[in-house]
Amino acid sequence: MKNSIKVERAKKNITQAELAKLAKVSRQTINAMELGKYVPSTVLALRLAQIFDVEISEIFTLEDSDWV
Amino acid sequence: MKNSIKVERAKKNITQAELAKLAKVSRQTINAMELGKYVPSTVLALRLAQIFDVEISEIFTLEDSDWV
DNA sequence: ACTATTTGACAAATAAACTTTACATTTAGT
DNA sequence: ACTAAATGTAAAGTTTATTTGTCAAATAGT
Repeated sequence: MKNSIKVERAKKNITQAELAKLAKVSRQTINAMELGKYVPSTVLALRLAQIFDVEISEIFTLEDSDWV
Repeated sequence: MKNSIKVERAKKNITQAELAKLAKVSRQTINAMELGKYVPSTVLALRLAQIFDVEISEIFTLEDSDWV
């Protein structure tokens, strides 16, 4: 699963720490997520979409490997 | 988090077992999800949206309690 | 160059998602 | 009423998300 959180964050011009606060998660969670180290829960994904005011599909996209 | 998987499934007229196969999870996972017993992972949520050909936000909606 | 801020990274712990197996209950068809 | 299919439920186990704490590396401002 790919995500464009870093890009959305850049658009809003906020730091990982600030986004973490808005999304109510730890900064490490945002960081690891941006680096593709793991996939956020659906609740967090929905929160982020709401924060960035975009559809989830605009931020998160499935890859072929996600269907194995 | 609420979801309308049961409704989407009804639209397609398929059983939990059939959806489970399409989404590549166990039938119990679909069942528990429909009953609100737990929230699917983002990967599974994206898979379901793709299967039903709708936006994730059409299936999954945040509730106030998801922001606590 | 110095300093502060931001980001990347790791480890240990907890919580939550998901699987498998198995059984009970409900629903629909005949 | 009988039967088969579909759905609900539960326990035990595995995997993955998330937290907290901590430190190193990179970036930006002065």
